[in-house]
Amino acid sequence: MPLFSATNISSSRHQNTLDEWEIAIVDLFLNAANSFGLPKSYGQIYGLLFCRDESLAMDEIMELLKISKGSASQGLRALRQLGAVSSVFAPGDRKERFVAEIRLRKLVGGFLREQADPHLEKGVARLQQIEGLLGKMDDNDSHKRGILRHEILSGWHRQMSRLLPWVKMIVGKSDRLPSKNKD
Amino acid sequence: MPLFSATNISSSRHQNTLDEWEIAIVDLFLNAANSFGLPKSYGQIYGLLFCRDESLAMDEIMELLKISKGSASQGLRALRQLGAVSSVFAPGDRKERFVAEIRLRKLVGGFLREQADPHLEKGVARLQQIEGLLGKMDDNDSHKRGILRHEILSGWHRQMSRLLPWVKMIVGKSDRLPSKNKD
DNA sequence: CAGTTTGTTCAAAAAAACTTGAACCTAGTG
DNA sequence: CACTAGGTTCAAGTTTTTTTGAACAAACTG
Repeated sequence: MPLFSATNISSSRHQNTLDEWEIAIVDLFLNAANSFGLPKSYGQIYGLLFCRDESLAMDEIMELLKISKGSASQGLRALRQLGAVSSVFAPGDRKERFVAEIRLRKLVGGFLREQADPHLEKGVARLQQIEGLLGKMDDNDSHKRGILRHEILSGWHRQMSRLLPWVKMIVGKSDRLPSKNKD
Repeated sequence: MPLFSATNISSSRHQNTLDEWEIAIVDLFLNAANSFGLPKSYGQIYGLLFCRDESLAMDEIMELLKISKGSASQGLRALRQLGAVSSVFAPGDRKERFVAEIRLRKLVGGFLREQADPHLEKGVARLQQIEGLLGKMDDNDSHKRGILRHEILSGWHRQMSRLLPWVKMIVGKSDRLPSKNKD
């Protein structure tokens, strides 16, 4: 066995390269972000922070993931907005440092709050707009059809509004197997 | 009031233009498709069919929405795959005709089946891959971290697998206010 | 069969989404 | 107050996704 194996030799305090398993996890989150309709870079950033115990600063993230300043800045902002990362200020350091939120409940909650809730609100407006358009028609065949469709959509909207709280509930149950991390 | 108002005058059996409210609904579904990560044209097609009582053939859809043959063909295939539209064969007509599925339960079910389930399956593979990478490391600090992360992800995976059946259940309850349409 | 009608495929064009990096803030520092 | 480090913005470039339409297949029709 070689004296220095493939494993990282961290002479400095922080790893300056990703382990194989970390690359795999970053990639996993890259794909996940993608299928949630978020930019890939958001997934990479979250994935990296998810892997690490220690907080990372923006320049470290840029370096480790080989992404630009712009992507890092925007990605971190969006992730914080989603509640998926939070910043931590090391005392006596000007840099902002970041850590990943790993409680699934919080992640799902944030995602729903930022993505689903706004859509439901826009939905109300849409339905009102349609109601308005129907209101100014005379009562012909198309009008009847429109009224029915409006009712169906209203029903869907109500169903979806009911669903979300349940999702937040159900995901909350028995979060995190590992005992580490306080609430 | 003019003899022929803004309302459609359908001399032929089928409308050859969309009513205002129909345009609004098509646009609503266009946006919805978008935020579910589906092409806009899929949303338009579904939206149009959703508005109509009568089934439509592909060429009618192309004409009404001003989309190409390719988009219509691919969109209809995908929507059928999702269970969002089904085809209907008018006897003595060579054309395939389409209608929208309007039961929310079915729509959600199809979406989850085609989008969520595959991701969960890929997730299993991912987790195994990570397990493999960790297996061939020696037991250093990074390895411990990796093991912990793998456990967290496994927990998330389990939670998500549990959630889906509930979603299908909950959305099923009290579908469709309007009394029309049989099950 | 030759001629239609209906529908699929796929390479190329168009549109949309994401990333980059240089210019630009802003607050701390000497 | 000039200088620097940390961070944001956004126009331009790149990549990815979607749409188009012409060529192709398949299934009827006379």
